[in-house]
Amino acid sequence: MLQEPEAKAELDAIVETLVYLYTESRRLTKQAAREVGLTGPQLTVIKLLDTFGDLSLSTLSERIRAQNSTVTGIIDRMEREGLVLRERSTSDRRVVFIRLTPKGRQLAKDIVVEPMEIFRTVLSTLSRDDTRDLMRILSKLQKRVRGLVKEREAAGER
Amino acid sequence: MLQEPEAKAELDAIVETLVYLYTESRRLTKQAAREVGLTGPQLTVIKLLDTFGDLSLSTLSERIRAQNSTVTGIIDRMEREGLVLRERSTSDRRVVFIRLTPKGRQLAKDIVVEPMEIFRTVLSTLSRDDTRDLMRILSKLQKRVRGLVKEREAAGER
DNA sequence: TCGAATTACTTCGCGTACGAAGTATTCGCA
DNA sequence: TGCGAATACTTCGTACGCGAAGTAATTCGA
Repeated sequence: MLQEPEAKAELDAIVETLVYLYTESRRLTKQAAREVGLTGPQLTVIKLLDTFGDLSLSTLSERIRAQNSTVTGIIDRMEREGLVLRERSTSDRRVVFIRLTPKGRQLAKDIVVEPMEIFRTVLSTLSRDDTRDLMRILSKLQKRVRGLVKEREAAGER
Repeated sequence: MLQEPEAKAELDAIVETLVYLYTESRRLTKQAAREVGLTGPQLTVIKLLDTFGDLSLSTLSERIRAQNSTVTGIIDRMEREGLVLRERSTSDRRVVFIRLTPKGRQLAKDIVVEPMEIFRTVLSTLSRDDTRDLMRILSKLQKRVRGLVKEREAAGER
C-alpha cells in the first residue's frame, strides 16, 4: 500500500494520540486506586465482581484481557488482603470462582471511579455525531484487526 | 452530566474497543519482537535510536511514555546483550546517552515491523474521510484530557 | 469403558512498570 | 561565590504480565 508522506505523518499522529489516551487513562485509574489502597487491576476486578457477581478465574481473565497466570497472582494478593476468596465449583472441580468478601464488597461501594474513568469522562463530552462516528470507525478497525489476527493464526498452524 | 442508558452502553463499547485495539497491537508487536530475540519495548527502543540517533535516557523515557527507572532496566538488559551502550555526556555529566552498537544497528535494519504495526496497517485501509474524522475526534479527546490532567495537578498542589 | 486429549488453574522465570529514596551534578539566586 | 533547589539517573521493593511447564479434573472417541 503506497503512502504519501503526509498520510504517514497523520497515521503516526493517530497512533501517538491513541497511545496517549490509553496510557494516561490507565495512569489516572491507578492513581485513584491508590487512594483506596488498591492497584489498577485490583480496582477493575472488584468492580467486575460487584457488578456481575461471582466469576470464574478464566472469565475474569477474559474480561480484563489478561492471561490466567496473571490473574492468579492478582487474586493471590487480593485474597491475602481479605478482599476476595476462592471457591471451588462443585459441578466442575477444575473451576475456581472468585467471590467478594464483605470487606471487598464494602470497598466496591466506596469506589466512585471506573476503570478508564478519564477517557469515559471526556468521551461523554462529545457530540452525538462525533460519538457515532468514533464508534463506527473504531468498529471498522476492530473488525479488520480481528480478521488479520485470524489469518495469522491460521498461517501459524500450517 | 446526565446519560441515557443507550449512551452509556455506547460509551462502554468505545472504551472496550479502544482497549482491544491497544492491547492486541501490543501483543502482536511483542510476538514479532520475539522472532528476532527482542521484547516489545526493546524493539521500540532500537527503532527510535535507529531513526533519531543517540538519545539521552530521559528523552527515551518520554518517547516510550515510561519512567526513567523503567528505562534504566530496559537499557541494562540491552547493554548486557550488546545491543546498546551508555555514554556520559561531556557537557552535562548527569546525562547518559544511549547509542546503538553495530550489532544493534544491524538488528534495527533487519526488523521490518514498527511498534503498533497492526494498528497502523488497519488504519491505512481507512478512507481519507474516516482518517480525518478519527484524527479530529481523537485530538479533541486528547485536548480535553490534557485540560483535566492540568486541573487535577493544580488541585493536588494546593 | 478406558486412555488420550482437552480444560482450568497454578507455578516458575523473566521482563516490564512504577514510586520512593538515594547519588552525583548542575542551576539559580541571595 | 556559595549553598539550597532542581535535574538526571540508579537502586530497591512490589505488582503486574506473559509463556512454558506442571497438576488435577473432565471430556471424548475408538
